[in-house]
Amino acid sequence: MLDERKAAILRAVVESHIRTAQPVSSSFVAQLGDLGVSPATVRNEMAVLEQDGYLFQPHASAGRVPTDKGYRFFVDSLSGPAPLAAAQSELVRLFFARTHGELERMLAETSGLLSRLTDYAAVVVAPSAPEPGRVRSLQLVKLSTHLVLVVAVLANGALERRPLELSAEVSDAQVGRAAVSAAMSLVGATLDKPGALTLSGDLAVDALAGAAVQALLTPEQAPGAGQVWVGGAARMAAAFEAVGTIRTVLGILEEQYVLVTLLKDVLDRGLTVAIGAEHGILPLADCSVVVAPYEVDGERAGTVGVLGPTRMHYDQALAAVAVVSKKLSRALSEGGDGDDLGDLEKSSTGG
Amino acid sequence: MLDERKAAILRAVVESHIRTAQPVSSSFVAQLGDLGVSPATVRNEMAVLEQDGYLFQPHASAGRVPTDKGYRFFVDSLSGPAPLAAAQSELVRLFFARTHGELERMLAETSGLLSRLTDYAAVVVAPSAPEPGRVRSLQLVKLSTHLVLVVAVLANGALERRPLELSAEVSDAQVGRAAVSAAMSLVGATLDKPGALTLSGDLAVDALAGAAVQALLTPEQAPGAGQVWVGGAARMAAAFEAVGTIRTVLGILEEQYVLVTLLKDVLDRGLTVAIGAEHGILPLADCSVVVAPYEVDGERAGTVGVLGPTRMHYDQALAAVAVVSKKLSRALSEGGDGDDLGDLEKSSTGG
DNA sequence: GCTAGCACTCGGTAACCTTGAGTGCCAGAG
DNA sequence: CTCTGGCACTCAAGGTTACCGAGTGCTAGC
Repeated sequence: MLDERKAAILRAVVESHIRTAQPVSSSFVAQLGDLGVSPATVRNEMAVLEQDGYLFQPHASAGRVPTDKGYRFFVDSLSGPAPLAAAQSELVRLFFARTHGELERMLAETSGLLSRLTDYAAVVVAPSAPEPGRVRSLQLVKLSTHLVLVVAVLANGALERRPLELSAEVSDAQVGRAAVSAAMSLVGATLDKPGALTLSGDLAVDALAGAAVQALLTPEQAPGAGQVWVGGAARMAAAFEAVGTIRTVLGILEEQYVLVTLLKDVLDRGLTVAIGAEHGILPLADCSVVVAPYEVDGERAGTVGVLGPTRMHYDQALAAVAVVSKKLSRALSEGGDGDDLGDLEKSSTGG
Repeated sequence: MLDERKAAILRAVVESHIRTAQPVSSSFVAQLGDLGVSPATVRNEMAVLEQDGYLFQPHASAGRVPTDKGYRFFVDSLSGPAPLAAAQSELVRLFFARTHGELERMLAETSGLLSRLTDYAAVVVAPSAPEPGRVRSLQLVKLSTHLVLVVAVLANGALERRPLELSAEVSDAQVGRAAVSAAMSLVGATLDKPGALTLSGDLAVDALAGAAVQALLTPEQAPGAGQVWVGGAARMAAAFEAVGTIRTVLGILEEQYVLVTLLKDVLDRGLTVAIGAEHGILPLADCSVVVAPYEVDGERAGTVGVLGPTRMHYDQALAAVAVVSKKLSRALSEGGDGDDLGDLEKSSTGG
């Protein structure tokens, strides 16, 4: 579709524009020396590239700027994510060695890490369902006469908690027995497949135990809401010039629902990178998104992503997102956190 | 110090500048009609106010703009926070009726609420120490051979969790006995005054129990760090024009440590409002901060605050911060959440 | 002590010009 | 047929000038 010289010119334009944010002139490309042709020849090729929709000229006497289509070609032709710099690998390694358990804090801090790695804004979406890990321990705590708290510890150390409002008063002893009963039903089982409840005969106890089990089975979040952590909004602001753009992007970054949908959409369409208007969120037409799912015990659970300007460093962003999602998957899965980042570094030397 | 007419003029200038962000002219103030004097007179007064440091003239042919000192006078002379609009009171009421337990989420969402109330950025600082509420329940969960999780439920429904790395392997039975022992020491007591540990004779058990108690007594966060939630950074961006300002402020909003120190400093100096350079954080010289502490069981625990431009709506911000901190105090204290906002609305009709 | 009047200041805007980067195209060379 | 040097053309950016008008400070008079 694009002969080798056109492709090389397009790549040069994209790379230069990513670095400088300026339109790229024919003479600049020619002087790179990779082609050995004169600016005039580059100009002719550029004219064709513009007709084909890969480049675009802000005004008659300006250089060329890549279009979304141009970026798309560039990204598709990347040989793979760039390798992380040694210092960055170290950062990731340390981070996951230090951050233990406690799902929420881990995800929140992951967004910070990813943002620091890429220098763009990072988005982390929590697992949509309470991860159906095995239940290690279950407890009922009576807070007041009509309020009981269900606390479960899952195999990966995550906590699940549900408040239960009771219509009738229960005694401490009843709460205790219900706790035993609910624990027998759930401990060892996964949250999606509870064991049967052994009835005690005391209606209040059985009702409470049932309610506790039921509460744990119910996902905490409103469906589709999912929790989102955004890290490094300030870094995002540094990537844009226009105050209007900063405001809109900042606004979107606070709209959890939009963010979740955005990342989910991109993933569902099988993409890793959505460039400019590709993701369909108009106010974000100047932004690209790089996403990767992470898994918990082999099942796709949540998403990490990076949001930056269309002219982002795709190779680096791809690498960072890949590494973080992989490490996160391990940290959240039952095995705990493997600390072998080595294979990732090796497998990605292509870029 | 300021005769009544000067004060009125100063107030008029401040109020107008808060609304319009423009320098205020003498004729504008005169035409308000509150004074019944001509622009020339206002001009003379303004000249004095400028000499005294309350006003400042961006350039010779411009109107006057309040200085930090001018704002300070204005804030000090406020009769009190403005009453919340009915719709806003309703918002607050609903919010606290809906948001139950779960400290972290509650604080995070509170920052969103406060930001929506004020249209500025809101900051919520978590209780610096794990609030020394009474311990309702304590549990040890063995996650793997060398990892035990301590989970405590406090009287207000908050969860505390600490991972314990063990040097030696322990059996399930030992964990169980240690749990009982630690629970006896802590349940009923407050986290700052544990009961004595009853020794069992089994060294491993006693060590584990002791470690569990100790871990709970140790505040989770690095000292001074405290957790921070920032809500509505986008709203903050809307309040400023210059892209540079937006970037710096955004940057600061992500520096948890600076934020915590800032709010703490302001509170420690007995202030509710810090205007412009008063708080001493140079990059935030264009910003003011309105803060209020919230309490847990009568003890000052954390801080809520609003960060906006120097020309913020102080009366509204004061009102919002006051109401939110009061409601938050109640929601976090043992009694649970009172839903009587009425007294607050009444007591603040002065503004 | 207040006010009307007036000269003065100075930021903002528009009109205009110049500059130079970059293009498109053409004619000629390889 | 492809590439290149040359040249005319375009147009954003920056600088200059002029003008306008909002707003002030000052002074003289009520």
